[in-house]
Amino acid sequence: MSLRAVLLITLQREPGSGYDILQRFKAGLAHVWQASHQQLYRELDRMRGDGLLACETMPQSERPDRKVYHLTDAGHRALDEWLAEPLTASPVRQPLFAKFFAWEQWPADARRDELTALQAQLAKRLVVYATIEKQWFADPASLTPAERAPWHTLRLGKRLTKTWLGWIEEVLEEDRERHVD
Amino acid sequence: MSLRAVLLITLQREPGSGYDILQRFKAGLAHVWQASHQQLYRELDRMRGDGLLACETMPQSERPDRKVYHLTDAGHRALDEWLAEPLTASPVRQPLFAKFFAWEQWPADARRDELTALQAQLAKRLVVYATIEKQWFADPASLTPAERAPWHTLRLGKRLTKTWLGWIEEVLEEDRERHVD
DNA sequence: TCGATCATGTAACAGGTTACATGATTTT
DNA sequence: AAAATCATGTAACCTGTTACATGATCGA
Repeated sequence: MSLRAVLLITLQREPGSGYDILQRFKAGLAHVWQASHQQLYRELDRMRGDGLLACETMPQSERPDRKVYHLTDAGHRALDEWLAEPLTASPVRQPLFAKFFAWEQWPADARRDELTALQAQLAKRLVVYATIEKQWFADPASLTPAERAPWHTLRLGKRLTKTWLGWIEEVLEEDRERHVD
Repeated sequence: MSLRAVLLITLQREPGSGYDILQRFKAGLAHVWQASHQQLYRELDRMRGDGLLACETMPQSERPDRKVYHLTDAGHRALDEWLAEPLTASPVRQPLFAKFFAWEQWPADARRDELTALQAQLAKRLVVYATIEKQWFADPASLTPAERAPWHTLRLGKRLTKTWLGWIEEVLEEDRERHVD
């Protein structure tokens, strides 16, 4: 249900095509949701079939038609229901943590590569966050409550990322020390 | 593949049945992995079919037989391969963040309920972490490197949970202030 | 000319959830 | 007497990934 709900939220803010939504997932919603284009097109079509969305086909010269989706009344109702009911806790799945349980057997260079690669990914993530922040939340003090709420999610994303980075640095440091001594 | 890898790791440390693994997922591996019993039984059977595991059936009087699984040579090799190759980044999926993008429309009491329920879950999680720490990592200074590694994962789990809790507190506080003023 | 961007999809498969099913033993 | 624990599974379904497919335009 969550992908549906995310689509309802973003299409309610602004109607758009599958491709548009894909761009939003890469930009302003990067810390909220990601999905492949295949998944989007399939789900949008199903939601139209279920009466939650309607779409207008915009013919374009020399390009495939854009299908611009927007919420129907049923879509609005479905969104309201989803908002009102609490989320269930998401299950824990940390393959990286599992590797730590085989520390002796995990090749030392693979350990370092894994952690430095993760470091690089997280650093890139922080850059994405900074870009979003600059574009949408340049002046936090002057945000309305409705604008302030999504800004909070960015802040948490940043903090969690920094928590990870601090931890990786410590683990790498400890690993280095043991190999130098 | 990750569930397979997690099963290989835990069964390498100590052979066990599907039911045993389920208990590990609730106790010492609570911050690493969770899966339903249905998924476990299916996957263990498939892994046996693929030659990664072998099992001995232990008949028990008046109870269903226990099937105790252990790694085959192929299982050990598969685990080594998995350890050597780096993980791919896991996709972002935060349904809670999505709700924040519909802040105005999200009923105020639902907001508070959602966040306090999450608070309670996270607090419970910290208790679980503390229990694991007490049982397995009572004296961090005297741990061997192999024991120290899984201890690190617990530390990160704790820090991330506290980061979440701090953020929730701030958001709740801000929400309260606006309604009092 | 090569790769990126725009714009959509189909099909097969893998991974995860929910519902249903059984049945004895132990604890409250 | 009811609920939790021990111990296993099947079947249907939903969600997400990977591979394949098309075809024009635009910038390097």
